[in-house]
Amino acid sequence: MSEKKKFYITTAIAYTSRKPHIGNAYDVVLADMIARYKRQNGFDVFFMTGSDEHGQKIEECAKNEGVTPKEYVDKISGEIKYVWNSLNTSYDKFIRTTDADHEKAVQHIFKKLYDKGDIYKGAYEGKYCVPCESFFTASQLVDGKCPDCGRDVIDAKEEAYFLRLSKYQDALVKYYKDNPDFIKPESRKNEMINNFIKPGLADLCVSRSSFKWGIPVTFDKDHVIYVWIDALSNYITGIGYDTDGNTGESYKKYWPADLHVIGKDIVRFHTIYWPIILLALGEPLPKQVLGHPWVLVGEDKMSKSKGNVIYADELAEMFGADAVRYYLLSEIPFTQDGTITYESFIGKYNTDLANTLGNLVNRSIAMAGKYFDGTVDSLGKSDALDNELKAFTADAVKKYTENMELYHNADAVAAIMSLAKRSNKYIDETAPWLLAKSEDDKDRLKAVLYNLLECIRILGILIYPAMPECSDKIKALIGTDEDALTFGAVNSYTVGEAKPLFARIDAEKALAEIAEKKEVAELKTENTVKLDQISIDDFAKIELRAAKVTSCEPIPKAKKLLKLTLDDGSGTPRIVASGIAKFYTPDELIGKTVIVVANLKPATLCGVESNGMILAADADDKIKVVFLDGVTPGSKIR
RNA sequence: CGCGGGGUGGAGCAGUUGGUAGCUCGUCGGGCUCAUAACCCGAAGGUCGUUGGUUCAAAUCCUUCCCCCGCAACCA
Repeated sequence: MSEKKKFYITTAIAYTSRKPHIGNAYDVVLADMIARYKRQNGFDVFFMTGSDEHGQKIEECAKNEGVTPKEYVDKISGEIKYVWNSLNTSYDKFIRTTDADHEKAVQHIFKKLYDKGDIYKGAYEGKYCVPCESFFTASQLVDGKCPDCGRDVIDAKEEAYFLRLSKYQDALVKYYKDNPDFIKPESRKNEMINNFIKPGLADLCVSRSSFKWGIPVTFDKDHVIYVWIDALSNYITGIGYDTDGNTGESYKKYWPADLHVIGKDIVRFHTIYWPIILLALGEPLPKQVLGHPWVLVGEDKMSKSKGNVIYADELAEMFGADAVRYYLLSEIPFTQDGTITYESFIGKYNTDLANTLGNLVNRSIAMAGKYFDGTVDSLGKSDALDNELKAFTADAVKKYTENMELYHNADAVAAIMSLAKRSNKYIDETAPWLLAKSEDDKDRLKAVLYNLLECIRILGILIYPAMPECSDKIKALIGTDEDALTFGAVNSYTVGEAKPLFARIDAEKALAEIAEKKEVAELKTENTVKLDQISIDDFAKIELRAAKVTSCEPIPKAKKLLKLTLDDGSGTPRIVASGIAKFYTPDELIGKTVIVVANLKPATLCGVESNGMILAADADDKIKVVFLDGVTPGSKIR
């Protein structure tokens, strides 16, 4: 046996702030399909996924629930694993960034880069305004003074550690050039080059001292290692990377990664920061990064506040893991965002899985049972119709393979479905039920059923990476696990009893059931996100005033901001920038009376100094400003 | 003029060496009965965002403008 070629594939590690939704799960399902495909084709695959468990946000989440950060991430990490498992994903390792060996390895990496001089202790390029307690970059300053209060600023520094990205910029660009397929799809590469590399990479801040929940910097107790080095390193620490050269066998075997499967939102981290960390460590770079699009619900991004979140494990519970996998793998385009709704999910399930594929298998098996007691042999003969079917099958296999090699999963799945459709057509062309009426046609009938079983066998093989359970069921039904993709590889079939692979879903009933479930869940979770209680004194610290909008204009270069001039009764006009440009035109606002937070620290947004903020409601996906009627500007609100 | 992607029959998408516009779903009509009210066939439906141009010929190349999305910069 010759040495197998290795294939190391990873997903992004999921952040443990909350339970992952189906969009997060897409990452893992996509990677799983590729991993299974590679295994099927003789590769020695290592497939890793995991959870990213540090950071300020988790500290906060834990605090809100009154548990320790560790307890919190233990819970969520368990949920992530549960969801991944419910989708039948075949990962070889689930790494957690709180794993002791990972933490230790990250500390070593940080130290090594520091010793090498690629990480240095620096400070926010800060101008500090003492009264305002704020840092500003030089570009934020107005006439060299604090943009908030106009007073002098000092050069105070908040110390932090930085990674010298600039040092490796040229090497990175060269890598892009030498490896044109490094970033897929192509458009994402252009984004990276134009937005980040061309303007020049600024050194990256890789430590934090503002929170504690992270991996401590060993040689500086005030700092924890920030997400970049902590989370990205999982790809090497998870397979035994060691800074001292005592790397484990699996690191030697599997690194560099063949493919990082990630969402398009984190392409930058994986194609700029991560390669540079590796360059600095002197390790080889991953071969390819696949930045897949998002799964949207209808038009919207999934979010808890919108209440439109769909969870993969819940779908899998109702309709099976294969069905969820199938939807994700067939319906999400390669470059643009795809959508899911319960309706589209059920529709796809019924037409593709129940009607086209499931029914094909069922009717074929049923006929084999009915006409030949389940035993069908090859007669070695074929006529024109048969040859057409064989040619189509070979072509479908080819298309499937070509697309799988490009990770065009949806097109690959479409090729499988086209074969199922063609097979259904073949049944109509040959009309076995007519052949069955005459003893003379017995052989022809047998040949037809044999051809169908061969198609089904091949379908079962092709569908394995996408729907492993379905594949196993098909193999069991036709009684063979012969995996050659050529017609005629099996001589004789003895099939089992026909059983539907995918029962049709009664859409109305299922949707009603889902709606009911959702209502219950909403009642439970409503208002769970509560802030800590505050005292009346705390509230009194907020100065709210009625103010009339005297003028309003868009801010050039700002898509979301409107510049409002307010009469707050003080006599001096108050300028406020507000992120409502998408929801209001200036004309709609002029003359209206709004509520302004009058003692909010000023800030400069897109060059406009904003003094306070306007109260508005987050209503669904819109923002609605709170308007007052018949209130004199300047009136205090409480 | 920050960068990039996209605007194709009701919906979702294919369609770059320019040469009769395709696929899936949906709709309508027909066929069949082995099968999960499934399957098969046919039809209707598109000025391929807009303007001008190159060409014998453009969805496909160049140009004007409009709209949508993503990235980046500010959603006080």
